[in-house]
Amino acid sequence: MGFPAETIILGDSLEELKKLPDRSVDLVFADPPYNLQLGGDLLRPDNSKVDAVDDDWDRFESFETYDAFTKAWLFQCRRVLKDDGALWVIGSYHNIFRVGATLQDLGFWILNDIVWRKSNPMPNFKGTRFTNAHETLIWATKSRGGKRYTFNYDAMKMANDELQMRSDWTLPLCTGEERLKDETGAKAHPTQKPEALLHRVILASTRPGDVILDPFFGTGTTGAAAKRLGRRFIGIEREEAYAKLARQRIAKVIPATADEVVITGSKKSEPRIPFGQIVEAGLLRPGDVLYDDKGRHAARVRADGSLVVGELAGSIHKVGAMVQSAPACNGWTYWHFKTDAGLAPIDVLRAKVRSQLAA
Amino acid sequence: MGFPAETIILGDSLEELKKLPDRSVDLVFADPPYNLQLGGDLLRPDNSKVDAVDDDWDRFESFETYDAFTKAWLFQCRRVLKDDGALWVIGSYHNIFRVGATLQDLGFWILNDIVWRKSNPMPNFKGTRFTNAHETLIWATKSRGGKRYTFNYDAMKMANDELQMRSDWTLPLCTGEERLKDETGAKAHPTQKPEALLHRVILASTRPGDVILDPFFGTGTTGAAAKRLGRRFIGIEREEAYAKLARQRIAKVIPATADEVVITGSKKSEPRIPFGQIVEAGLLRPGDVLYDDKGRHAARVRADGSLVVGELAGSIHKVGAMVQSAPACNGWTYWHFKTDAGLAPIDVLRAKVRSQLAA
DNA sequence: CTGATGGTTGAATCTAACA
DNA sequence: GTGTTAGATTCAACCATCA
Repeated sequence: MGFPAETIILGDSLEELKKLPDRSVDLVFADPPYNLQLGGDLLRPDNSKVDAVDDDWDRFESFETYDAFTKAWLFQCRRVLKDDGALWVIGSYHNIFRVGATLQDLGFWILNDIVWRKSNPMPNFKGTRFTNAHETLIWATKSRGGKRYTFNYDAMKMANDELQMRSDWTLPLCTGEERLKDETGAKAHPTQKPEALLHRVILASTRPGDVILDPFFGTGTTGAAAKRLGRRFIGIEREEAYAKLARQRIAKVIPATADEVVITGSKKSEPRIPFGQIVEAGLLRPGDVLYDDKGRHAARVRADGSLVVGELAGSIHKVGAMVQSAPACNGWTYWHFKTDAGLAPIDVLRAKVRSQLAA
Repeated sequence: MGFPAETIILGDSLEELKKLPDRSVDLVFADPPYNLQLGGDLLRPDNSKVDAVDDDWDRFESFETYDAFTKAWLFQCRRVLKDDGALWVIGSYHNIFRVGATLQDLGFWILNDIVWRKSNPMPNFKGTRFTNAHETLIWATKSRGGKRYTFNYDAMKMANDELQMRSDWTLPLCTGEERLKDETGAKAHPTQKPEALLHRVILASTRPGDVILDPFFGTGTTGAAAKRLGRRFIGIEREEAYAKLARQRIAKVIPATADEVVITGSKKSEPRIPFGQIVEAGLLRPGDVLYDDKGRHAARVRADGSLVVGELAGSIHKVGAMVQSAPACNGWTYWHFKTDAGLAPIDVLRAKVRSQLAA
């Protein structure tokens, strides 16, 4: 809990991960080297050379070496994660299958795989394959059936025009102003991710003030998005040049204030109002009759907030389930009371009590 | 080369694969068990039960067992493939990482991973994850830099409105008339794939007359698509009931003549842009204020794309309607942001994101 | 015949707080 | 730990029925 808002560590990912305490971070976002095996130079149809990933940090001798590397950093991430924490990894077909299998072997529990559909991918110049137009992210918890992970379902739904957010996200590549350049004007980092991608990841799976760890920090996209959304971050980066660019970039980011990072909350987080309180407040009287939406069933309200239908008695939920012979029922939306304008769900009475409590 | 046009073998996949000669088939398409690990029953909000995959063939004791199974059948497929042949496997996040890693371990060379985006997936009923809206296919050759594999680049480009076919394919689930039913009218097979998916796979990566092997034949989607497109097929299926249905189904298929191979066009529609994506893209920031055209109402933007006016919160459309006490409102034209030249409707920001996505 | 309405369904690792 | 209970939760297609 004691981490400052911003931490950038210069050093080897694995070595620095080992120095972090157990169960100390809320989220890991990792964009590890892809283990690309590109033979020779790739030429466009006009014979210009494609600026592909050929940095030293992206070369591994074999799958065994890559697997050992993957297992080592994932193991440390799992140790460092809080029990209710989660991890994201992004990759392409070159490495994501190995990363995913290693995750599972280490006990991580996959929640979703997410497809980042690139709206403007690089074409396949030679016409030998399908345009490689997506990358894959894996979202996983520390273990199966562990403590509750953070998923801001309602915020995601709100961000998607009130439809559930799906596992395929269409976002443009990081280009233009956002793409960091070096002194010569060339792109500073070969695989800089768009901030919009991190925005969605962070908004979906963290809360304000959470600590986000990025063991392959690069030019700090995770840090920039975290700062913008009022989250803390720890970034580990081996290359001094990248770390420097990240520091400069993040310094320019204006952090959100506490009230700016408030998002649509879930109903589950609202204070619980027992049905008896509706009766206590006089919004319904003992003896009043409730109906389902079509008026097929009628139930009588008792002074203690229980309902009676013939021989059946119990909570609004239990009686609702029993009259339908259903395994469960949300009594708040199932039962209705008579108004001048017709039947209205008793949930509006709950909302009335809640707003009185808030005032 | 001597295979007949249609072969359906009743038996265990691995045992029957072992009986096939070396280097005898042009393409393998495999839809192996996904090794889903489901808990108890899943109920929809209307209390109806989801018909889950609970068949014996999808139960494995552990990842080790599943990996051994995967390695065994993939090894045989590789032996049976011609040197210029290729293999496709379909799976979900439950198994695809293990399949992909095993492929690579056996020496297969991945050409693409393909995302099947489902236009009508099952929602996530409990609001606990992102809607699982896709499955993944892997396309691989026998080995790196081997003999030239078949890729009908121009046919794919033609099928995609003269644009290179991308690695993400949007196709509906197999439902309606196409979905095979048993005597009781229930679905005959829990995981029948759409023929359109196989159509594209076969059209992309085989030539007329090629031999296509499907070691998990099920109700014969691969056979039906192969026959329709003038390719030969070998299907291996353990369940007599499935094999029988496959035979009946394929008997009804009318093979296309060489010059009438149907190419499925792809419908392109303007992408829907949720308001949340405007915030993700950084065109508006959390805390920014929007106004109606006369500046009578002001609303604050939140990070998830919801708006806040006083106690009211919700989507741009809902909040717009509420402040006007109107039944509905188009938030895109109602809300404006401040620019140097005065107020501008947020619809111009949507246009900007659209053009980024189209670029 | 047409359009509106209601019911069904799909490879799903699908609750959380409290006693 | 475990058991109980409150109460939250769905999208696009296809099909049958009926006005």
